[in-house]
Amino acid sequence: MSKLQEMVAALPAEPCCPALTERELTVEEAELTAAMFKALGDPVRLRLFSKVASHPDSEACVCDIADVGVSQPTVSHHLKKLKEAGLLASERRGTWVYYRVEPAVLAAMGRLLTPAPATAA
Amino acid sequence: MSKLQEMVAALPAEPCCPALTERELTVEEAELTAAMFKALGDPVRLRLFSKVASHPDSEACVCDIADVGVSQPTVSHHLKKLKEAGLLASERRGTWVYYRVEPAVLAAMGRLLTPAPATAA
DNA sequence: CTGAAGCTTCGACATACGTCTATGTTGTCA
DNA sequence: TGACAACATAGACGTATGTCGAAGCTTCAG
Repeated sequence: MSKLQEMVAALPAEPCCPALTERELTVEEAELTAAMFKALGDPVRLRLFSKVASHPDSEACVCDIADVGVSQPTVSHHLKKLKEAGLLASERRGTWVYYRVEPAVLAAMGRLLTPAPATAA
Repeated sequence: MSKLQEMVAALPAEPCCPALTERELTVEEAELTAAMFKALGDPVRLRLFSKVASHPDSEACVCDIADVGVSQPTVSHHLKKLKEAGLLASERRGTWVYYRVEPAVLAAMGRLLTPAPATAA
């Protein structure tokens, strides 16, 4: 189990962090959250994630998404990173391995990016 | 002007990309968007961004946010990265330099992370 | 049991990244 | 003008990252 996965496991069930605009993140919050953003911070990984996320039921076989211009081992490497960041989960079904997005994590990240409320005049 | 800034400038005024769950990103969209996520993918940068974003008017002097445990040049380096990614803008006012978050960009990133609608039963 | 398909792991390599110290630049104030 | 404060840039250095080819593991068809 990765260090990040341990951190994720140690979190309360509720979403990690306040909106970035609400208050400054603690060191620990920043560490955890940055790891998630980092996982989406590579073009190939982002495309893989988008391919999974936009599939029916937000789930796809590796064979369905592997066409992103890099070798198959590289695809596998990137999917592993996304999984370690808590963004994807995987499950083997017979010959194929399916990856699925974690909707709660996606929502939590979205919440982080909530813009600040307009300042009173 | 950085390559990324050129890409940002070349975009339509409207937010860049569809939700990651809506359809798979094109290569160009992924390139641009990944650069933004990447900018937030470092703990120190994320804390700096959060410090600016949570300040009144989403704006702060470097001197207000520089205490993140790294040297002053490193802070400057990270702020530059955030600026190149289009997440922050800067302005000199006398002795001090103020950084401010771009609310539209923040909102666009948040929209990217919109969870998929529930599948019909 | 054997072979093949689907995916992961391993080891190597070039490049990118985060950090530092030293030095520049810009603005303020006496 | 000179000294100082606030930031930025330059250069160096160790580590992390993205990529590949080769080899390993699982599962299924025959």
